[in-house]
Amino acid sequence: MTQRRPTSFDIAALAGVSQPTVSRALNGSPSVSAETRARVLAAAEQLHYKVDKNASGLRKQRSGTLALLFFEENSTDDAINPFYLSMLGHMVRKCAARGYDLLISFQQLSADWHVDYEDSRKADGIVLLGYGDYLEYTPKLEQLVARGTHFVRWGSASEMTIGATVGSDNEQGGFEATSHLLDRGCTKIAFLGTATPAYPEFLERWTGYCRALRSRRIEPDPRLRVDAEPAEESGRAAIATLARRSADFDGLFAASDLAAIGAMHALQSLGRRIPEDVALVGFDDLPAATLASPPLTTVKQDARKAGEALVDALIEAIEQGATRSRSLPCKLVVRESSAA
Amino acid sequence: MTQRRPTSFDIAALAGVSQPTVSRALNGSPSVSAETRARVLAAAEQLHYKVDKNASGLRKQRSGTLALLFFEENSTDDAINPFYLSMLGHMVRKCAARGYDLLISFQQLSADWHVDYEDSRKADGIVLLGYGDYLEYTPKLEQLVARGTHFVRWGSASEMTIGATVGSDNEQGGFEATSHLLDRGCTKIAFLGTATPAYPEFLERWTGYCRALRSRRIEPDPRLRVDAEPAEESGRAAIATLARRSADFDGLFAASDLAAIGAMHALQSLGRRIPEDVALVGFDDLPAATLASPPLTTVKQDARKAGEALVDALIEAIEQGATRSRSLPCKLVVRESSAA
DNA sequence: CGAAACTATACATACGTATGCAAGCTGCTT
DNA sequence: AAGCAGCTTGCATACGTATGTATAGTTTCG
Repeated sequence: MTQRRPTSFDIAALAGVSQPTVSRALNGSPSVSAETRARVLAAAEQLHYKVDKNASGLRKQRSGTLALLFFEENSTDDAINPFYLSMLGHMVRKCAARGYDLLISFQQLSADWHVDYEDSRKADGIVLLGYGDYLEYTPKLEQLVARGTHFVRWGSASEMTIGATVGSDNEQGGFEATSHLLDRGCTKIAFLGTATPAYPEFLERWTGYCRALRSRRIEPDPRLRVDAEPAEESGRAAIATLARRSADFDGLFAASDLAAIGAMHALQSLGRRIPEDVALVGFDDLPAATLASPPLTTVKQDARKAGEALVDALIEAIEQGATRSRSLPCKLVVRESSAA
Repeated sequence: MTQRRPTSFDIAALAGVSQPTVSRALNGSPSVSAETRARVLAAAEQLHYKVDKNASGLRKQRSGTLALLFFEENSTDDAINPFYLSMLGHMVRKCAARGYDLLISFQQLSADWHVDYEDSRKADGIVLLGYGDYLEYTPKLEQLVARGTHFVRWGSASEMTIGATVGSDNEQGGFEATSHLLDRGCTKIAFLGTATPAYPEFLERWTGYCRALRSRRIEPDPRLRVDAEPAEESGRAAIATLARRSADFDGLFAASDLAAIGAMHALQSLGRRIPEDVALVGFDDLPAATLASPPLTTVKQDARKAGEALVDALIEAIEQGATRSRSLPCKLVVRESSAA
């Protein structure tokens, strides 16, 4: 029935050459004549031959595989960051295009992942996608460096200096969102974000917000800044806080779409029209942003470029021994919540 | 700097035994004395030894890896089915718990994936997550069977008889959603779905809808059934169609949350209140369902059980040589869009 | 007390590939 | 005509593990 898998010896016999020649032919060695190569390829095709990945990896001392590690602060089963998930598809495609496989794993903070992937030759390098405060991982990252493991991290380059980083230019995103509201005529723009180290990107978005205001000679008003987690209720609560402060505003930039949507709901139940009374901009471009009513203007991180850059950076680290950090531009997506 | 990785020979030398004894000790062979095993484990620990996956796989002729294959009908870069994505996390955890790694890949329909994974010993088996009409894949599935490749498919068991299948009980989900609306007092319930083979689940949900109505002695009214793709605009369009038909309804069950949300928006702009005038139930429990205003009642497929069942079924196929199909219950999640 | 039965370990080997090195062949130079 | 360079191929081997078989040491029983 299911006969034995063909090996390079079978191909060699069929093509009338030796096994090493088969290997060379398949790997494009220049020392194989075109005619021989053609014969080998034909034989391989005929027998449905595929190189055994284990044997090849053993001999070459590499796995041809990258590992993707999601970190989980708590073991919340649901809700992986949707942006990470949309990167996933692009990472997979990029890996395939560059001849690597992609292994995927989740890790608790406590687990000893740093002694696992490259040590067992499961993977030649690691892409780290973490939640919250990367600083907590510092000791483990240092161990990775010490063991010579190749890795690349998603996040802010400024945040940490260990290893290479790929991240969005959050400051620029915040700048553009705020500038857009200013262009639209808003003068009193509230900011919903948080200052905790759990969301370091939020701080950068705030910085961009401030720069945009100051470039128009407006000084940021502390009464218009409210802390808000990326959650719908948090956005609602922030509007309540602003109301309690009797703060007046005609525009609102939230550092997350979830908070923006919560704010939208809260404002609407207070009878304020969007965008006529308050123009709204979020951040992330979640699927829910399009589905909001009115659809939410937001800042989109480029998931395609992000995923591809992570993979490229990691492969560069593996094959060249070193790589550099990369920062990616964000893009403003204008929808009705801020229509003129 | 980065010295050579330790091998089982290094452990053997340190523990004062031979290499085969190390292998046996680590694999729990009963023919190793407890004292020797302890010495070996200590040595392995001390040198941070990890079994080389390539060498082990080569010797054992298995990879200890499962492959997850997403199918793409077109090469739409974005928007992987969010339900699949939430299964992903659970599959990863289940794999880890059962000692397997998970490889991930996307495939175009045209690609020769069926000669890839198990052939190159990248993976011992394949989980197939497809879009649309599985029937298109039939020839390839037959090839998989012919080559003795282990695989499990997500979808409806009734839909096809090749290979083992894991899927939600869509009929039961449709039944519960409709029964809920009936319990609430609705008597004229519209159905938004589609009859194309591209969404075979929709047909099963429709069947459940009909069964629920008939169990209350109500005959389904064809004028209340509208085709709708899982998309916001499609839901809006469906409401327009119902209006054109002057069809009267006090409840609506959409076979997808996206259509339900579109319907909600369309109804609201017609001035119909939800749930007072029309009670709404969707299907999928997307994140956007919670964020809708009012939050959407929906039928949730159990992503955890789904992911775990797929992995369990596949490992069973690999280790036992055969497996069975499984059907998983859906769960109604009641929110305000259908509140009494 | 000697042989059998068992336990615990070592020896030898195979998995399939990739690569350094040697060797054969062709054709050209002196 | 002999030697040499260049091109192509074969030979030998190593990667690190797991397992069948043999052996040394220990116990048991007639």
